[in-house]
Amino acid sequence: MVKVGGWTLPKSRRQEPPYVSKTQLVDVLEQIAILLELSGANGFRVRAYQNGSRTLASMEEDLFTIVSENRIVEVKGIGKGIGGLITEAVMYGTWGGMQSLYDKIPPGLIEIVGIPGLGPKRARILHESLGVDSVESLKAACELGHVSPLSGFGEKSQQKYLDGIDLLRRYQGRTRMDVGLLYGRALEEKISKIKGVEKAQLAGSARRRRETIGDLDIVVSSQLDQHHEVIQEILSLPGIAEVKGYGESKVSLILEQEMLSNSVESGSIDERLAATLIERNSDATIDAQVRIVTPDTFPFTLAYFTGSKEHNIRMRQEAINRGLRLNEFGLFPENLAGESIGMEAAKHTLKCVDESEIYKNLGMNWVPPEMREDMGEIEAASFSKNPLPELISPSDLRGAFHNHTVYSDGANTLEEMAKAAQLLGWEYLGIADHSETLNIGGRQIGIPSDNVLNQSNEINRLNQIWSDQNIDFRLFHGSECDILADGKLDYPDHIRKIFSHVVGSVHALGSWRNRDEIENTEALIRAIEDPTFTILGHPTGRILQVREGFPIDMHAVIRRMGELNSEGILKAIEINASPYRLDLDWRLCKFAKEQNVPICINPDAHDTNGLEDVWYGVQIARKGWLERSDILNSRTSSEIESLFNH
DNA sequence: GCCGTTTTCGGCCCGACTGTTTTCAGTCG
Repeated sequence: MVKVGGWTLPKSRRQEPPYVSKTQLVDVLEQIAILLELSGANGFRVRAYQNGSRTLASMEEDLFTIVSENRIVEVKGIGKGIGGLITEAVMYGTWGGMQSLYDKIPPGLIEIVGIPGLGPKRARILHESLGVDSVESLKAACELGHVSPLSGFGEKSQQKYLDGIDLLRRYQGRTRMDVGLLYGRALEEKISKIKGVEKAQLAGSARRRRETIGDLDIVVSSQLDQHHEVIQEILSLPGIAEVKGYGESKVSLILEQEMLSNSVESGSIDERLAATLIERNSDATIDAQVRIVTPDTFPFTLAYFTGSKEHNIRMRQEAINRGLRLNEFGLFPENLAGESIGMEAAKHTLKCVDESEIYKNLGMNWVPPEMREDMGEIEAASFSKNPLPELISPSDLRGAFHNHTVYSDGANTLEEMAKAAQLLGWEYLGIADHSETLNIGGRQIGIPSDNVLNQSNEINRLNQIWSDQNIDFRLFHGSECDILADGKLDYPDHIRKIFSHVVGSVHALGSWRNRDEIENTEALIRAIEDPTFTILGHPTGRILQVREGFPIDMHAVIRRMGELNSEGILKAIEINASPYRLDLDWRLCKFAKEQNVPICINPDAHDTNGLEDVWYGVQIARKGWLERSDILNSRTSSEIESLFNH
């Protein structure tokens, strides 16, 4: 992840190669792209670094191995230039001429580019002609009226930057999936009710279920003669903080909290979330782009604005390969498209009543939106290749294994949690309260060794009652057991053996974040190899938009887990479904599946409502190509029992 | 900077909107 502010090139503390990890290189390449852009470099060169970063991030093989064997330039998207940079960094820990690029660009310029309507080119002009090097100096320059006389700028730009600086303080950039979807659904619903609107559908990163959402995209279908009125109605909706602009086919808005009032189904998970947000009275905002098109054009526009950008580029390429041209208005035979553009050209499009017909015309099956990230879905969707996966759905889950009760830091009792799970239609619920070492602020949170048997007895008693009443439900008694800094598990062996399953999690992040990737990876693998270890909980410890996880080579961890599974020893990995975590990252799910590591979608619920968070985990699993058979908690109660006892 | 079954140069996805111009560049998605 790229942070705004003073960037520095990583300096290794290691005495031998690899001096730099893959994760570090992913960040550096992304930073170089931004710095190059600000220094006025060729846009395609910038793209090359962005692609390089992306390629590296999704590369599964061990980077050091590839570099040592001089195979890095064989990776598609990495050539002589970037390959050389990577090799030098990994083998020698040095960065060639890159330091001068880092020195050249003031950190404040990076922040300025976050202001709406101010891109790298204008930032560079402001820097060179006025010495602007921070948000503060830009503000001063605008207030003194120094910006508007510049060629290419004007009064309006100057005022827009001042407004933008104000907005920057309220707008945090991206929004968590749960909050973004809440706003998105509210806007979608309000627009749907406008007279003349045939359909309004959320597109963009929200429809693709990214863990965080940049801005909302909504595609609206309406007859051409209604467009003007529909746009006027949209502009007058409640909950709009600002209209950034609008034309004949598009409205650009900034939404605020009022958008959420009277728009969520009562008793739903959304209602509780909306209540929390309103209670906090957060003045955070979210951007929304609304496009209004005719019903014939709708599928093309929906597909286009669902993205991702990378997926779209591949789709266009597929179209070109077939002598076609694809854009948000249609799919055109090259000879018919001619010179006309936009709505005019739309007359010549091949008719497609929905997205699946667009894919069909390109020789592909319809790709679920979650998978549209150019992570292999184009190949999988092509008729000749392996079929697309049948993605997991929330109703496939029969329970979950990582949940808390009043025994540790949960708000509800065993019985209350069980009842809530039964209401969700689940067959079982795995309890995994914290282990004894965990304390927060000096207060012990975890269950002391001498209380573990009490919990065990209570669970046995409840299970007996349900069994006597012929109720098909049971609790599994697990533990969320701390993985200590040295890779040992909390509790003595004989205590850990009481549990049906052990969710091993790192909580004391301090020492893990101060160590390098290699030491952390070794420690984590040591923990996983413990015979009582069953499920790796929130694998990196990240909290979205708050803190990054500790450095770890997750590919190496998953590979080791795969080896153990092939020896018949169950080692599963969790998708922590809390919208604050969504960890395991979706980018690693497919790899885990390929290595035969079962995935467990766990809500990490601390109260009865928290169980519903599995919905977010399922979205991430779908994004990671997972099917029902890949998910541990889609198995039946008896299957689980025999897996745990094995 | 990367890429190549029209390979070592000349492409690289494409259109709307804005504010600045007087025909277009920059920004955004």
